[in-house]
Amino acid sequence: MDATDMIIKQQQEQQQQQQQQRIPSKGRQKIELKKVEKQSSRYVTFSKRKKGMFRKAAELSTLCGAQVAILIFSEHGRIFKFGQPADADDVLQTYLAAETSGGDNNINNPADYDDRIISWSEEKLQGSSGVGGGQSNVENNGGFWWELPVEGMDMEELEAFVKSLKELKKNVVTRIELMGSNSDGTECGIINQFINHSETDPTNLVFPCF
Amino acid sequence: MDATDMIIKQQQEQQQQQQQQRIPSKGRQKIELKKVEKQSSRYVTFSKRKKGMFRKAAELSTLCGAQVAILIFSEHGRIFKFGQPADADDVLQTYLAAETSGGDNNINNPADYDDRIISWSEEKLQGSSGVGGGQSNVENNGGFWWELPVEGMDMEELEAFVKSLKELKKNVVTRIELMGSNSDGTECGIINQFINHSETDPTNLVFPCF
DNA sequence: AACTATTAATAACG
DNA sequence: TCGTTATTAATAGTT
Repeated sequence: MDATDMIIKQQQEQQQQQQQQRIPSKGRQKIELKKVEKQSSRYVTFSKRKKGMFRKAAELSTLCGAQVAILIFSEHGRIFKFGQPADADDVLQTYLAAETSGGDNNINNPADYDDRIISWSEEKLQGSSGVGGGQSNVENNGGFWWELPVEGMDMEELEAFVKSLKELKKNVVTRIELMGSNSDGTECGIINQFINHSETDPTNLVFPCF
Repeated sequence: MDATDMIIKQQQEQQQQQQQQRIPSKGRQKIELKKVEKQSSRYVTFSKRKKGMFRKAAELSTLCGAQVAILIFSEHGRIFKFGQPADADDVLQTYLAAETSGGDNNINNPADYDDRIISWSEEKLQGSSGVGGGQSNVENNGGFWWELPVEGMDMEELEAFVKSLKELKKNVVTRIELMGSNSDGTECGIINQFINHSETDPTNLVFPCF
């Protein structure tokens, strides 16, 4: 058997596999996003996906250095929980402590937080998953961790915040200067504008280029 | 040209495509299950996977009639939560009620995880400039987000940072303006912790006014 | 924020 | 519940 024969044989084998014989499994099928009707199937799905979620949570924690806690109530009220790197209860405690320390957590002005609050609900996810295949779904998540929302700050907090920004600006400038003269100075110029403003009194802030 | 020639020709074309033509993307690559080194990549990964997890949670709830609550602390201590069908807090309350009534599990049992929690906190507090003033709920584990260092940033990251500061200033101004027209003193500081993480790619940042 | 090549997850079966 | 496989779904790297 020479090389050409080998090639022909491969082609034939591929065609055989594709066209006839074996259908050992229908493989994964697309499913509707609604409650699985068949009870036994629903249980299997629950078990598999719960396991998958916990794996995802562990990966998120490992890859990104985050703490994750998951609580799941099965349809019959059975509780499953997962936590990493700490136990779910510990993460929960941390959360409760943080929430309690802030005191009042009522949202009196939902309109202000619509696009930014991270308490996700069913509606939010549906919106971002995009029914209908449109690209009209605008990404409404904005900001890195350092983008502190200020909607909830009172004047006292704002003053402390602005003061801290001044220190932060020093660090930014120092860092940029240390990086050398490889840039054309455009970025630094803007940064300098930023630095030269925003003095003590927040009410007198001037943002020339913002 | 006979059949054999056709086959050989196809083989050659395939090889040419593989060798010469530029594939526009390397596509998904397998990654190690360890903390993503590059900060910017880590943020992107965090954002993408967090979104994915919330989607998975929503699907599990819908498909299996379960209640799910997820709490995520980012590496900088920001809290993200998800709940379905109820709000995460409601699910948590249900859980806490079950725990206290059942008495099986003790939520106050951090002994096994003390070390890990502490080291995690220490990591977060590294490089804190100690600038903060005030005791608001914006504080997380003894540190303020804006005190985080910029020493480790390259120009790309600094650009993203400055961009974020720009947005931040917008928020400050908006907030101050709102305070001038609203005398209601009921503030909601805890909301500060509930703002979404950015999904912006620093490499695509544009500075229109810089 | 899109895109796409890949990897990862999983629905259907046995 | 576990193993297998065909598919779908998620996403890492790039632009």
